Amino acid sequence: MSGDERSILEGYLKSRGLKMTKARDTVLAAFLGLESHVSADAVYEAARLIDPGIGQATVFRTIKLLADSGLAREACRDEGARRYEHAYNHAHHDHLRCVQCGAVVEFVDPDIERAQEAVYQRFGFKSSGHRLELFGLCPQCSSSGGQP
Amino acid sequence: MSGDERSILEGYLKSRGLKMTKARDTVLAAFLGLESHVSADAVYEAARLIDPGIGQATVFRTIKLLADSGLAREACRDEGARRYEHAYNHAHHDHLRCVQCGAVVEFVDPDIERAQEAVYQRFGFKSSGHRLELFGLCPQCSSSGGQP
DNA sequence: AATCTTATCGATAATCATTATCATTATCAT
DNA sequence: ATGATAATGATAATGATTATCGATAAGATT
Ligand SMILES: [Mn+2]
Ligand SMILES: [Mn+2]
Ligand SMILES: [Zn+2]
Ligand SMILES: [Zn+2]
Repeated sequence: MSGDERSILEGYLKSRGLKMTKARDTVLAAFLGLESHVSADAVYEAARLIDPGIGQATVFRTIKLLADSGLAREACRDEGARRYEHAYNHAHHDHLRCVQCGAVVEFVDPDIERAQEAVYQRFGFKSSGHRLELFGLCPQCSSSGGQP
Repeated sequence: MSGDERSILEGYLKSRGLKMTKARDTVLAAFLGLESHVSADAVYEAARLIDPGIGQATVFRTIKLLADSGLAREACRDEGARRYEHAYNHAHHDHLRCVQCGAVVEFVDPDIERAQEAVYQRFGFKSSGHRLELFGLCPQCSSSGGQP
């Protein structure tokens, strides 16, 4: 559970004739050291703590490699910057977000997944993934009225 | 079913001390004349056919008003520009998109909606909307192999 | 270990959709 | 009609991401 991700990245790179580099190692470590849903900029900041000379473009490029290799995935598609989350040993799930305080709950609902499959069949589509975000007010925010 | 949308916009504007203008009328007409999921740029092009002198910024601003007044809503949140769809007399629905040809099917699934409500209750959230997009291959694209 | 090919780096310019700015003009309650 | 104020259109600015490019490092081959 330590160097697994690193070997996955190495294997992915090798299979494409790409190279494992110091910078990519830095970005990987930075990403793995962060939790939940992180922006490229957050990864950039974490990477600079490891190697202050790393370039922002390299972070963007490497995050894309992480996503392609299956180590990262896009968590949501909202305003502003894209956010990524760990994909290795982190199974598919959907998100429930509080529109007031931004709290995010990750969940998997078998009924929803099953009903989605039924929709695919109804229209003869072959499934290749989905994105579901539920918006609402978390318990704290709904008890404390509307605006804080 | 003709001037309804116009009265809705007028009422919304009046309630906020805003003014009904020629430009806003133009953007509304342009938007209503388009179907399905349109970008601000598509509305801009349609609006220029009505009034060639209209400004792009005005189109962006007015589309936001249409959304706030309930006449338009964001249809999806993918790459590139935002896309809007009619919201008046166009009830909530989700989208099933072919990742190959871009075809979009609009659907409503009671089982999914019901299961979503259950998720809200499970976590004590108060619902305020959701966004669901299913991705896959449409019947045509999956029968004609992978890449066209 | 030296060499050689090629991918990668970091800095910086470029994109692209959307917003902000601002001087001029239009709207509308009076 | 008048005046207070919102709206317009041109244009600059923003912010996230991508493209460009000369210099450098990776790693296979000798
Ligand atoms: Mn998540
Ligand atoms: Mn739709
Ligand atoms: Zn909350
Ligand atoms: Zn298709």
